[in-house]
Amino acid sequence: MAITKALSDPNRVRILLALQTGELCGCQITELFGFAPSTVSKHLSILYQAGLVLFRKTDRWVYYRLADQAAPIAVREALDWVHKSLATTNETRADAKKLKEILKTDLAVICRRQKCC
Amino acid sequence: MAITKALSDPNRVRILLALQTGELCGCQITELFGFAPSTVSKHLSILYQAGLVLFRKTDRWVYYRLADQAAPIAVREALDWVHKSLATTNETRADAKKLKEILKTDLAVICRRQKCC
DNA sequence: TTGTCATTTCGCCATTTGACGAAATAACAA
DNA sequence: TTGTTATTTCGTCAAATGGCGAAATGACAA
Repeated sequence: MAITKALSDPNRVRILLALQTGELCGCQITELFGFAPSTVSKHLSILYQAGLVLFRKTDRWVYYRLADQAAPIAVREALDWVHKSLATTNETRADAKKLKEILKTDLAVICRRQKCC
Repeated sequence: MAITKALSDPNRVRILLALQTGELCGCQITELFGFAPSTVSKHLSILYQAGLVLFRKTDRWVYYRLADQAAPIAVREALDWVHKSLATTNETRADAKKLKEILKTDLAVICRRQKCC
């Protein structure tokens, strides 16, 4: 099962929860979790192959978002489950808080920041 | 997440689907999937720790069943998701057919059969 | 107590997974 | 074209996972 495999990693679930705020570009997700870009890319690829997220490419950025009503029912209900069961945990709240700060900052600045470590 | 970890293995999901028929003892599950008893025991332990299954001990046997309405909502909805999304796959149907045969046979015979391989 | 038997625990091994960095890719800017 | 930059792909590695068999456990039978 692609869906259950995708959900089995806590960091991928964190990504789904972060995307409940709205679509995010790759570098914002990378900034949020502090992983290497290649790691985040791999996670997003797994989520995409499970049908849980969609993306659009604009300029240099790739924006990811949760799958919508056009997705299969198994996908929609899995996302509902994640939302209902996990949206109120402490970790989710901490991620949401950090994400809020990130969204205040200009996208280009975020991306550039990742080189300097 | 104990629940998503538990659901991430296809064979554990198969066990949950088999338990939709009703409670089953360990040796029936072992017979159904053809794994070593120790393997099945491990899977059931993981499902139990995630809260997805319950058990009762009677005589020499341990009977497992799906968690009921008293379980947390995250558990109940995860089980609903498994049921709605996966109950109609070919593999699930094949397992159900084999399980029907196993249920026709006396429990003691099933258990003894597992020694002779 | 002693034996039987379903189940569980433990140790081992092969495979999978998730992390990283380096290199490749793709799209815009000059 | 050439350079810049966000993302992806690939190779590597440590840790986790899922399988098995052997031994331990626990409950009933004799």
